Amino acid sequence: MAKRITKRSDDYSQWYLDVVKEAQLAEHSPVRGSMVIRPTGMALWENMRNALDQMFKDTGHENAYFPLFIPKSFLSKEAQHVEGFAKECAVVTHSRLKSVDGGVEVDPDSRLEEELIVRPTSETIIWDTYRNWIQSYRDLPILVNQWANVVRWEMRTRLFLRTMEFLWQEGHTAHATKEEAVEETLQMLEIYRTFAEEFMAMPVVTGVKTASERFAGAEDTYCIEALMQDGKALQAGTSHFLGQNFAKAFEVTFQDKDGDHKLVWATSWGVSTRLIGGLIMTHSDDNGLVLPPKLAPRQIVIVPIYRSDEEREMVLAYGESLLNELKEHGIRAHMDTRDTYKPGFKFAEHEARGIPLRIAIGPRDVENNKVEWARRDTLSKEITEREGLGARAAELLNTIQQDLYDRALARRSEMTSEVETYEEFKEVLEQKGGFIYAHWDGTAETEERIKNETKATIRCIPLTEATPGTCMVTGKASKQKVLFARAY
RNA sequence: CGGGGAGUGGCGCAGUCCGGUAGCGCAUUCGCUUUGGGAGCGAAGGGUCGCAGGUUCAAAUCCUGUCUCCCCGACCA
Repeated sequence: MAKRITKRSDDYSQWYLDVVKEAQLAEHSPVRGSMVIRPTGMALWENMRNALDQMFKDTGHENAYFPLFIPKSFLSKEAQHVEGFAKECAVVTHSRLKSVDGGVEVDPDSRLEEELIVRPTSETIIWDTYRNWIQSYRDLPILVNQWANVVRWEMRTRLFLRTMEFLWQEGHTAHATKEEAVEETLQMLEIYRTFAEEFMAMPVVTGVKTASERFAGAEDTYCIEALMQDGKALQAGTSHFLGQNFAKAFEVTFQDKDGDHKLVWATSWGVSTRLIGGLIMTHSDDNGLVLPPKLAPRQIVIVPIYRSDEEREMVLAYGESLLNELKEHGIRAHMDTRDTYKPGFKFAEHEARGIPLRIAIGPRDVENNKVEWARRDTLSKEITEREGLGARAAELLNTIQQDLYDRALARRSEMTSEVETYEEFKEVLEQKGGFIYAHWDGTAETEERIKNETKATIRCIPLTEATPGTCMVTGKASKQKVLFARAY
């Protein structure tokens, strides 16, 4: 049977869509730009969520839940913020339908006095709430996160990478001092970096956004930027130092030890289901999805092979014992006992779905007390003794996790360039793509010019040692090289 | 939101130009044979042709509107 997945070299966008579909992660819904996340995709998101949630809890954060609907007036309280989101808000204007010969229509009598906005992000309603929670320095800090869905009315959508409704977490913290808020912002950035690298096996560059790429309402936006296989960058997470902007807009003050009333300092930070898109485009190949073991809903699948009923019974019993041992080692293992598919079909299917390790067992293996392992990432096979199965499995999963990261890092290094002149910059961008470090004079004008002329944007100003130089475009002074790329 | 392409059983497509009452492959169901890399043969089921109007004796096909998807652009996590 023909491959169902378009080759990356033929059409990268189509390949991405094919992988999402064949791995059964998600599909389009009847509503424009909105997706159905299928059980496999949701299980993957849940694993990401659980890991992140634990990291948040370990750093003193608590979960809460704020409403989906935000009064329209709240959005207009912070000027920058409104401007950033005004163009992509879903608005609820009515509260009722009425039946009209066989169908329904909006009941004009049910018009809301004040329209409700479906949250594009929750800063406004949260800060309106925090005003009541905060009186004294003793009430600070407030370290709250919420797991929620948000809606942004996007013009152009792609599964996971940009959908009108998506799942995410948004952390919102309030602090007595600027230093503490900045520290929180950077701490969460570091958590995102750790998560991306250790769980997703996806190397990222941490940095701060330029003014034009900054979150609406933030003083500083920090980010993690990853590089996809096709040489385009993906913003994978953001952490914002909000200064006192929302405190001012929502009049959130506290009485400090010295008796003075002061405005609180704020942060917010988030990652979304977009991470799944990043995960796909970091590791997957022409056979389908490749998942890092730490996040894979199923880490190992056992495929039994048999002819007769006697063989079936024997092989399945052997498989059960393997399954039990794997589970005792805390491994998420599954045996594919479906009787109506041939092993070859199962191999291909589990590969498309990205299960990191496959164990195939047949009558020969049962007789010789062996197992055949197949790694999803390298597509390599080996046969070992059954003895020590659990330990071997754990070791292989660790190796795969590490190898995925190493390969992604090597690819990124290979796809990262450093240039001195604008000519060189344009050439590298056209020929090779990827991350490009170059000097920039720090002005929005130059940034805009580069973007218009090359479609490359400044992904971030990296948080590394700054070596001064001169701007590749204007020749003016530059504090340090910044990271450019074409981006998703 | 602008430009281009596309919507026909679950999936992929032909049929549309030139109107005549829907077909192919895969998948599904049943039977038999199979099973170490996407099984074979036989039989069966399944579609108001995205949706809504219009033209016509007759519409998948022509006209108008509308929704959704893909690609490119502007905007954005």
